[in-house]
Amino acid sequence: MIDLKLLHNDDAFAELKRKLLRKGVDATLIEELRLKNEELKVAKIDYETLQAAQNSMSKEFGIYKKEGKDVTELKAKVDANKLKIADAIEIQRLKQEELETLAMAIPNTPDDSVPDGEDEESNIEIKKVLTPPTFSFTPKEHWELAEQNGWIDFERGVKLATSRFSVSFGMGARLERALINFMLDFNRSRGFEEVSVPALVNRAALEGTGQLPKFEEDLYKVQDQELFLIPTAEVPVTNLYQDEILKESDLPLKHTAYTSCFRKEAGAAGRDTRGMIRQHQFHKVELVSLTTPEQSEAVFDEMVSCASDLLTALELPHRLVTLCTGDLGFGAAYTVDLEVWLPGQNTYREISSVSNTRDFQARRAKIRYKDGKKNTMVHTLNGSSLAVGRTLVAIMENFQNEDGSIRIPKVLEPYLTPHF
RNA sequence: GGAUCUUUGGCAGAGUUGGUCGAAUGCACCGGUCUUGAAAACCGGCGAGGUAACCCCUCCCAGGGUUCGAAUCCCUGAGGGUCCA
Repeated sequence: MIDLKLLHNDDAFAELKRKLLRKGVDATLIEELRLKNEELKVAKIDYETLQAAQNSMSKEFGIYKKEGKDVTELKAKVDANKLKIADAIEIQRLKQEELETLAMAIPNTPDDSVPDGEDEESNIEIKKVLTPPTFSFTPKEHWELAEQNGWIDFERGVKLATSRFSVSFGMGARLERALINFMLDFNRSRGFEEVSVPALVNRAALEGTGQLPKFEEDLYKVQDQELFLIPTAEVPVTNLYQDEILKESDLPLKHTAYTSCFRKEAGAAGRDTRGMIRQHQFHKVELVSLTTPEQSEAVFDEMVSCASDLLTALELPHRLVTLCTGDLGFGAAYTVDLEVWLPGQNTYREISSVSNTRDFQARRAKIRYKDGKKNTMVHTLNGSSLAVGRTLVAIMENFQNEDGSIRIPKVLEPYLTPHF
């Protein structure tokens, strides 16, 4: 959530408005937010004044009783006040709800360094790492290679669930597992502590990281309970610290987690229908950090390097791009995407996305730290270490031979050597 | 699944005839005295959120109720313990 304190001051508000407009937020919405915030403030003062009177009268009541004085007059006064309080509470509740509904639907303000733009066309390449391989033959797309090698069975995934599900067999499955282990070990060597978290979370967790209330149609929800399948490990890992006040000495907290992720891909009908680029269920190793505001830039860079170095270790050519305002996620202040080279598609495709949400999620999830005497919102950052499925795709396409066989990146060899 | 007990500040732990209780006490923590320094001892401070801040409001698992007034009584739910299945 954006900082509502910025609404109090004209200059701060103008600045906030400018930033949100860049993100494409409706101007009237921003004005309304300010208005609702004012209304809530008035309602709050109203209620608190009445409540203060009530409290002191109740105390007086106790004293009267003790002294054996007559309380009928006082009781009448208190009763009357009580009715007013009930009204005041109702008004406050309403105003609170209106404000929250508005505020929770407003995205984070983009950093000034983020380029303007509608969509990925306006993203800016930062750098390329490794040179795409050249082939003496026409490289195949991954689904062809996957089926030819018997690594992935798309039909059986559909049989078991629906479209956009697949099954990995044999070396395909082993490679996935090897990748997961390799990534977790790699991240651990960079100071990210491994955690294993639930794949189902409640509404509060999803509100904390910003998937709810706005993007419910993208989430799988279980039927008989208010629980959702996680779309990314970012949700459970960040919310580990929901409603906590951390010690400054504990920061930065750096975690890595492997989970399955589940997405309805509601807005992606017709896109990437073949292959395993866009699946309803996929494996991902995630990085999540909680930092002080001063640390967050540096930790962000660490996370980007971590993901990029991982790709380099896997000998996968890739590039880094800065997302433009239009491509930026709901909670992100700025984001760097890592795109891996796919020879079969002759293009770079997203394989990781690292974002700094600054205090946007922290404010929603109430994650603070003791900054001396004061409580300050932490900064939260998240990034895919790598999406496992897409990494497998990248390996298949980049490491393919003319006969369709696939070489294995060196770093994975120890992870594929049977120990017994 | 049934019965019963329990849920308090960073931790431990008082507070259940409802009333100056946001809450004793101990530990931890912070500041000071003492000491070459540290420890011990002693003195003082010390829950959280809202507010720029005070007064003030809110918070004793969560939600609801009774009452002028609830940590304290009632109901529901969740977590934990014990006993039965």
